[in-house]
Amino acid sequence: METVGQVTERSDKREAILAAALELFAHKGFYGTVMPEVAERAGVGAGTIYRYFENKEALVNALYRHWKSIWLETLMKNYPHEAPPEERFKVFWNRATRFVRDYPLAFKFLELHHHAPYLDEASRALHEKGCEAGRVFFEEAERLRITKAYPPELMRAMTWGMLVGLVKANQTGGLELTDAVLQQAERCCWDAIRS
Amino acid sequence: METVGQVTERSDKREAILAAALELFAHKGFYGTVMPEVAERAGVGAGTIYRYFENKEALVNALYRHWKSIWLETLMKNYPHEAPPEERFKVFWNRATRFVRDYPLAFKFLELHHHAPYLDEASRALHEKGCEAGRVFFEEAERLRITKAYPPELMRAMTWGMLVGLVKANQTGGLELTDAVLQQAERCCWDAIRS
Amino acid sequence: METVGQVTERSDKREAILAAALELFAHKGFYGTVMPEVAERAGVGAGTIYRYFENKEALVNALYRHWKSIWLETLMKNYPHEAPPEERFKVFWNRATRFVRDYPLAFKFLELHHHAPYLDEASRALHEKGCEAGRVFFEEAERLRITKAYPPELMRAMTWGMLVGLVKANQTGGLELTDAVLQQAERCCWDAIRS
Amino acid sequence: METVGQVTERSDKREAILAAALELFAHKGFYGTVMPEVAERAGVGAGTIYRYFENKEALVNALYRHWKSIWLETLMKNYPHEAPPEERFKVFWNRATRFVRDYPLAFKFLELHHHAPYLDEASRALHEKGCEAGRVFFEEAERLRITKAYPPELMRAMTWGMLVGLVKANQTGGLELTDAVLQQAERCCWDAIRS
DNA sequence: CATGAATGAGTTTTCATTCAT
DNA sequence: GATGAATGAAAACTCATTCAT
Repeated sequence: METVGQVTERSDKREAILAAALELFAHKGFYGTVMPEVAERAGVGAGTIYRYFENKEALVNALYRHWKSIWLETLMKNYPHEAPPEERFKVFWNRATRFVRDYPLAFKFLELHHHAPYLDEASRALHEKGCEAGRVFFEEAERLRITKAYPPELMRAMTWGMLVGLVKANQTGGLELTDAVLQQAERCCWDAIRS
Repeated sequence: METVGQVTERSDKREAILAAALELFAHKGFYGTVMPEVAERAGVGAGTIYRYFENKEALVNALYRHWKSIWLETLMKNYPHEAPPEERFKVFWNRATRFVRDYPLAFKFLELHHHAPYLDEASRALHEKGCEAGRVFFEEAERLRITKAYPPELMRAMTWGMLVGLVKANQTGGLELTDAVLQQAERCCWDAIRS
Repeated sequence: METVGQVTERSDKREAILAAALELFAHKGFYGTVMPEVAERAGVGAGTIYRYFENKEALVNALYRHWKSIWLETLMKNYPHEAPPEERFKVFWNRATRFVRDYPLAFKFLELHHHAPYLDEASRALHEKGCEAGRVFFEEAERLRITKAYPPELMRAMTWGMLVGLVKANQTGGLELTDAVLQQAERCCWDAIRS
Repeated sequence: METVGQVTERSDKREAILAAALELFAHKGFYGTVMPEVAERAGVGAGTIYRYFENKEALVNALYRHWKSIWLETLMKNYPHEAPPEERFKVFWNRATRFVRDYPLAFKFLELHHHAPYLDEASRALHEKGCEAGRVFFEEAERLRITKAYPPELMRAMTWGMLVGLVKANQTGGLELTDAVLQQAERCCWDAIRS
């Protein structure tokens, strides 16, 4: 029981640090965030962070991978590979907006750090994997004449851009992400890409 | 001619600092950029920056206002206020993409720094002015049943998001912004918003 | 004992910084003293000073208040308010010269920094409190015809001046502050002010 | 005439620099004063100072010697070496207070810098010369049983201290140096030293 | 294991001095 | 000679990281 307790506590601290880091990195960026503040917000000593993460870069990479994995899993779990593109887009949009609404900070954090110089290869690979999935989708949808016959990367970029635009408008306080708004946004997005 | 030479050289130095700062702030962000690097890239001494800008914050604000003004002017000069929304959208899109293609770094810089805590009131006001113009456009276009009857802020957010998505795809190397691509993007964007 | 040890050591560091700052500020003034030198003389890292004092100004103010408080306490503790002025002057003179002999550097530091632009309100108030006490003494002594019927501020200024003159002569090496000399000085001072 | 004009102008600039430096050094000290401010207040270019003074140290030394010479001349010109000490003291006191009243800033500057590390040998020698004259006076006055049989350096220190105390009280705004006050001060001072 | 005081390398910023005009 | 823009060495201060407790 002691061991369990310790393990739990150990995990708790790691989670607390990741949670604190998420908030600070999302709001102030990597260089704008100072480690003692992460520690304070996590309720641990400054030195404790270094028991769980080798240094600041390792922390941001762990955080990135943590949320990027959740993001990819959210989008991909039980993905209806065989369904028609239109339906698959709906699934994608619903899952993406659900994530965005549940974890707005995590989405902001990911979006802010995608091409940061302090991300390592593994983190970058994870990102590229997601992009690639998007392009594959648009290649197939185009072949089926469902979406416009434009470069897949263009389609992916614009779809992604709309999602990001939505989140930013939400975060600057100008747009509440109600179900109605999310459906309207989906309609816009689909209109943008459908043939 | 000597006088002209002096004046030019003086301007050149300020301009060189702004150009260097643009590149570094766009790539590494505000906190990730160190002043001696700005100086070195500008080809001036470290102290020289402080003859032209009171401190790092003043520099980033001057840079923001500089490019935001050019951006707003690019979009608004001789704007055909009386033309039908569809045509005005074309004008907006063409001007925006021209700016994006001519000054991709400036666009990235602006996009990266909206809402940053080190921007002062004047800089923020300039940004809000642009957003407001967007919303006004969509309000009117909606009244004329040209665009979807959705919240103007949603429409603005998604339009803006597509532009940003385009730029990011371009900068990560996956998408060249040829005339054809830009026209395709315009088509997507218009389809997204039209009723 | 361990706890005591820690507390002591913590206090020791702050104390060491104050001691180093006293010596340097007294000898070289505020602007002539550089923080790394304070750190080195205190035997701590440069950054450590900033754990105890917010900045250089906070350090000089803390130091000023520290010694000014000791000075005021030295003069005022168990002050014989009811004794005749002549005796009270003796008490004042003895206490002042004792302080001057025990802490010559502190006296020099205080004298050098009265009215400095970097002293804050609290520090200045402490100084004014001492001056006021001096004037009150001379007002009363004058009413009793013990001292000259001259402006109290003049009397205070000259008494204070003699003390300062004594310390300066001592510090430039020309005058040792033996008991005999201090008594002679007291005699001079009393002759100067008595009616 | 051109040459004369130039020479005059040259002198004017040097004077202007010395005047500006006096005010700034007296108020803010050596390290607290920055050269461009001296130049601005003198109404000359920053580089111009270096045509007249090799560097900041040379400037402060020139200024010190300038005023110390005037001070010594003021006290010593037509000095009544043969008059009785009491009268000589009167002369000294009157001349000193006249200087103090005419050039309070210069007196403050001299007093502030007497033992500064950036003063060179020549400047220090000038100071020592004045001190020596004071001691000689008290030695003789003591031999004649006019003043107290105390160490001359003590007498000098206290006399000097009273003068400085007077000036400081005046500069902090608490004491106006009217003729009456100066005479009262003289009386105090003489009472302090006379046997 | 956990801590947080301590560190010093690295940052922003200042300023005495130079030198092209 | 006079200037003041330019400089870079040195200042104040910050912060990622360590290590004694």
